[in-house]
Amino acid sequence: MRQKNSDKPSVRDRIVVAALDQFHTEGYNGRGVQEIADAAGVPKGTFYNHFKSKELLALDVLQLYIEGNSPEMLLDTSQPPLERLRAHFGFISRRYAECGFSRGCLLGNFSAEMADVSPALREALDKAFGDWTQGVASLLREAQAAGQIDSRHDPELLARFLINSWEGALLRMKVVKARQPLDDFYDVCFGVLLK
Amino acid sequence: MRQKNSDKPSVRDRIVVAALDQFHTEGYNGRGVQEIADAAGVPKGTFYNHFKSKELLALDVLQLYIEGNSPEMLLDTSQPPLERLRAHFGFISRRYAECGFSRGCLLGNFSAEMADVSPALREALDKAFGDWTQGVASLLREAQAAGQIDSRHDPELLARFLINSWEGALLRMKVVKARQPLDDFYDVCFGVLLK
Amino acid sequence: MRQKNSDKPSVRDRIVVAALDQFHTEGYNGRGVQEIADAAGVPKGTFYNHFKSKELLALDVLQLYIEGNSPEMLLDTSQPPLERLRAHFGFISRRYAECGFSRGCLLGNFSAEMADVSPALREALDKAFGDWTQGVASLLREAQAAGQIDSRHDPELLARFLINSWEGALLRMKVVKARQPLDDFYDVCFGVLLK
Amino acid sequence: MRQKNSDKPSVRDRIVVAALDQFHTEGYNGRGVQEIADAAGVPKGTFYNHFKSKELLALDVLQLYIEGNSPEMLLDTSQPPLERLRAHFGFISRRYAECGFSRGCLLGNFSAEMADVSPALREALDKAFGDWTQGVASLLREAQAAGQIDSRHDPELLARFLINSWEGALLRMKVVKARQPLDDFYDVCFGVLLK
DNA sequence: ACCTCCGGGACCTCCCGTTGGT
DNA sequence: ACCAACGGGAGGTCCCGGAGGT
Repeated sequence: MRQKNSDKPSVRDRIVVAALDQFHTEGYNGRGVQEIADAAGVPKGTFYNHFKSKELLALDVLQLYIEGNSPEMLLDTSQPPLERLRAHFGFISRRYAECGFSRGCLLGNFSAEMADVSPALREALDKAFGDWTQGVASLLREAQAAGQIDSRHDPELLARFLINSWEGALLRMKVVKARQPLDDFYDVCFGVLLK
Repeated sequence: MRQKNSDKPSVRDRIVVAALDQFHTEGYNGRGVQEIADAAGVPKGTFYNHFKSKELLALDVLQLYIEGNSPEMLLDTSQPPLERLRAHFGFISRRYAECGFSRGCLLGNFSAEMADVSPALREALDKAFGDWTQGVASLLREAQAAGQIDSRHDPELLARFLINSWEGALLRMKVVKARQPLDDFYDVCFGVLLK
Repeated sequence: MRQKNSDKPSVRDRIVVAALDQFHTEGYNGRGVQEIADAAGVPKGTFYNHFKSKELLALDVLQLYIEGNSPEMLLDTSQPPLERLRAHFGFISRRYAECGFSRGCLLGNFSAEMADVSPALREALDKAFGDWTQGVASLLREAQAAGQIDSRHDPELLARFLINSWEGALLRMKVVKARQPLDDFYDVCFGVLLK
Repeated sequence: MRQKNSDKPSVRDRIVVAALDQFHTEGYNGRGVQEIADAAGVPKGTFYNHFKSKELLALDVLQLYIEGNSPEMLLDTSQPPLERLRAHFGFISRRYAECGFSRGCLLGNFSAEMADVSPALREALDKAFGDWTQGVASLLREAQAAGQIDSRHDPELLARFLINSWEGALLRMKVVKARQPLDDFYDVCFGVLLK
């Protein structure tokens, strides 16, 4: 029922896609329901047939964003762990590069803008960060087991640190004049942090 | 000249102080001029006698926030560098602890919420991050000269990484249920990153 | 499609009608959106569902005003030209008489109040004056061809002069204590100007 | 007491001069007391030491404007009447030409914008128009006595028509794209209207 | 399911005029 | 006389969500 034949993009999906773009570019408060509906090519009235509120839409947008980052890539054991890690951050890094790193990470943006305003979103963000951290942590555990990185440190703590740094780096990108790729991030991460 | 005897808090200052609190708690868009004026105990009409716009107020708020973090502490050479670093982050960390780490860093929050909406604020944030980074970098340089930390890495790159991580950590705090002090931040920073 | 059965006055039309009245009486700046909405019997929020801005409303108001003056009457060749001219100015004159000539001509009022503030309106006014002038000029050409008036003068120049005088007369009416019908206008126009 | 030694431009005068410029350019509602005070280089508080209200200022501005048009020129009997008339309109025409005819006549502008909002101003405008008309009318009477123009028409009526046309012409100037000097005005006035 | 229209409330901005201290 | 600060009120704009008809 959600998608008749999986061929028509389903009004609802079109809205979520449009909203992801809008929210990512200008923030949750930066765009109104009307503009999102316009961008999706549907009248605003229709919007509320599909979403009880703008806030609930944001939850769906968040999921779509996460899927777009292919988090499953972290768990694909067909590659050695550290290469997977590099591939993962390389993949999402390339997505940010497309827009000149001007949009930050939606997780970070929503955290800053909405966490203390929407409990529902806060919780979703917590879970998203948690899942991501777990993914990286289990990967690091693998790498430790394989002796590729120092085993003294708690992999979960390392993972958290890694992700926090990543979020901080993207946040800073939004502000910096001369944006540059995130190569130094890898340098520090892999050269220093992961032994 | 601004403050007759430094005793009267000068309406203008009261507004900035109130706004810092409001913006830090609920974000720039989370609070209206009316609420800020109420919190400062002045009528809204008065607000615009002191600030041409809400955006311009945000610039002043940003400065006040930065001053509150005593950035000069980083350059106080009466202490050995690494202790100063610890003291610095300890100091601001304690400030966040007061509110249960629920408010994040205003620099990060503003970056996420306003960078692509207010060029003026974006620039001010860029400068703020830049100054902070320079402060930390010069401190790290000292430490390298003193042989306290590994000399292989560019101190500025390290400083940037440190600050990004810090910002990321604070951002995440806004989202996490069970908040805990930032001890692990030091553990990683001092245990791993800085040799 | 705009009006289902031409029976329902369509909120939008009601707003324009109300605004015409308000603008004509007190000027564009003399009445706020709130007052216009009240006069139309709609909540202010509704206003902005129909008009993107007050300025855009003014454009519609201008059109409605022009239509109300039946400019097509000038081109109705079933009457001899000079009688048509008299009929035209007589018709609009009677409209002004209804309010004691206290409101001036909306074209003139808007020109004075808005021309250097709203380019869009300025252009619409230019076109309106141009159309009107063309109408009168072609009528005068007819009259010249029929030998009813002196052929030495450029009909377009005469038309412009006529209309300018008319506007000036109406403007002055707004100021004069003892208002009198515009008979002297005809006297001069027909007695002196048009041979 | 008003002017110490007639050398210092007296704050009050500076305000009126500044306000004339502002009102003429953007209309009465187009500029606030604050802006006028700024333009005059005085703090706003001072403004209200000299004028009880913005409306009262407008009255002074109106007088200054009228004086600037040297209306006494009309009565200077050292020149023959029709040349005086031409000189008079030529003089004020040149003043408008300085700003590309973009500002209209302040009398007309105020009439349109303020007549039905400020009784005081309406009355002042009425008197101003009346004086001006009388000036022109007595000049025309002279010309009639000298046999220079047709004696059949009431000179006051002619004067009124002349001035109305002039006001209308200036009003239209504010709206027209391609502004041209007012030569056609003289052509019609002197060639047609005044025999 | 769609969609036009509605509605109330809030937001930022501004403005005119006053007051109290110098 | 000057002037900084005040203050209430309104201005235009916008936004989220719902109601009613198709």
